[in-house]
Amino acid sequence: MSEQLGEKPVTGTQSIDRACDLLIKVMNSEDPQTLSELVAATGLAKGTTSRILSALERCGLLARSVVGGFESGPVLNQFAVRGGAYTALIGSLTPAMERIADITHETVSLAVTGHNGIDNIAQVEGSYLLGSRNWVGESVPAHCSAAGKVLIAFGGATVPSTLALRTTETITDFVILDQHIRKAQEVGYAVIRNELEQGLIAVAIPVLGENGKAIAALSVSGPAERITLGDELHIAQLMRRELNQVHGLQKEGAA
Amino acid sequence: MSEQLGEKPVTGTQSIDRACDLLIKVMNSEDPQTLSELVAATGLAKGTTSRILSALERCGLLARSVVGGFESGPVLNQFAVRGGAYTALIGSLTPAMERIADITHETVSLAVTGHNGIDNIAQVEGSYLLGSRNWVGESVPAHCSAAGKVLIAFGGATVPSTLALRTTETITDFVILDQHIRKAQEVGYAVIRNELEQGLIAVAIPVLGENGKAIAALSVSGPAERITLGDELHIAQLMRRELNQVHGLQKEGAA
DNA sequence: ACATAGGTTCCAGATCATGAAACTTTTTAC
DNA sequence: GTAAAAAGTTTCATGATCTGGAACCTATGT
Repeated sequence: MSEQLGEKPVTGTQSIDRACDLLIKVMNSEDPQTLSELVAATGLAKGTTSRILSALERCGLLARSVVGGFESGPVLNQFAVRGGAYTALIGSLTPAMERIADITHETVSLAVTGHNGIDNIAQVEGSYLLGSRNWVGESVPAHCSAAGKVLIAFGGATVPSTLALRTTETITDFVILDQHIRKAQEVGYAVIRNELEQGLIAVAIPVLGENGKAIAALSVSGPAERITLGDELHIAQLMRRELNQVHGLQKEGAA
Repeated sequence: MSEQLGEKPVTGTQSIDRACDLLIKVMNSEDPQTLSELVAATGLAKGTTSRILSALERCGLLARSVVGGFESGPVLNQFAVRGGAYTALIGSLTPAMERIADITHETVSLAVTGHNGIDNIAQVEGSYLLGSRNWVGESVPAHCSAAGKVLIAFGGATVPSTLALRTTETITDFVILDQHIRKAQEVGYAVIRNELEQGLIAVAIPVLGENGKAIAALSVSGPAERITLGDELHIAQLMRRELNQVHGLQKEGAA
């Protein structure tokens, strides 16, 4: 919860940490990453980087692109077509998300706690032309997203160690953030107004697992012109109502 | 092409190799894998295994399941929802696969060369009740699949070092396999009859990339009762015709 | 309360990864 | 077409890093 200064001197895995770092850098890059680029990005020695990347390639996690550079390998790509661990959750919530989008005409998103922020894992578009673009696969900071706030409030995420500024209205004070979290615990939903991006409003409710903690967050987002202060509660109630119709969440959600 | 005995004493990456091995074992398991199971499976020391798994968890590649044991972590799951490198290829070929399934009523599959065999990455079901089950995400040996033969024939895969037996009709002789490969190169398609599973027939054609080599294989499969010797050519021609209608394969396929 | 299994931490020791430089291959420039 | 530069791989002596056994936790069940 507060390891901002408690640097733990983890030891015994230097090479593995380096390999993971390289692997993740390649996985999260749109284009193939060349050895030189990765050397520059990590600061490792050229020989070391080459050796590690070759090992990752040898076991199929990475592959060399035909245009040069490293990209995700067959093992990762095959894992992706299988769908990963979120498929069950996404599948069970998609119908509810579609109904919510039908009623509100706004974009409905599903997010979980990721390794470095809140990960958007599914999205259903509303009918309005002006709406959120598709951000499935992207991450946002927990403190300036409705999903993040609600995940923190219901035990599904922890407060970030630093509250990065995104707009003039982003919460950068831990005390104020805590007030928002408590409010969310009280009313059962969280809101952001201009805190992630100017003009963007979002309302989120938690998706609770069998242990009572949030395993995901369901949210509706749209422009400030359409989602007024008075709409927040109604949207939250609508989401809660639709979510309650979803059966077997415990089992599938726990995965 | 023939490294069946040319064991290269790769060195300098022992811990990374072990970490990859553990990571892939967990990724390819349906259920969470406990430390003990992984210790038994790899033969590593308990402490070593624990340390490596903790490192993989720390960087988000693995996570601890709520029911105990390790499962794929947020970084991998987020990668999966983004779709991986095969999405462009699958997207561009799905319409053609659907037309082929409509016409033949048989199951149509798309496969690529994986790290350990031929990986099935997409499938469109035919209308027959008796047909191939969904094997997206699974791998088959190259020498006893139509997709594998055609990938070998067109430079997209290499001959396996050992020809594992699957049925009484599986090709286990490199010379005979070579004849099949040459035949495929000549006629432009490959066939299996009972070589992967008794009663299963499949016909495959290569999907060629911009360098002229196969980047994937398209196949139609069904029971021997329905797909006779005389059908093979027609199915191959149908697939080729539909595939030719797909534009921009070079660009998307090269990814 | 005890016992057992499953998991983590510790530590001395030597194996293993390291990085600088040499070497090879590919690309660019002229 | 040749030269030069850039990119990538391999080598090798060195010591920092990983190892594995044992001790130490901590749940779970009896």
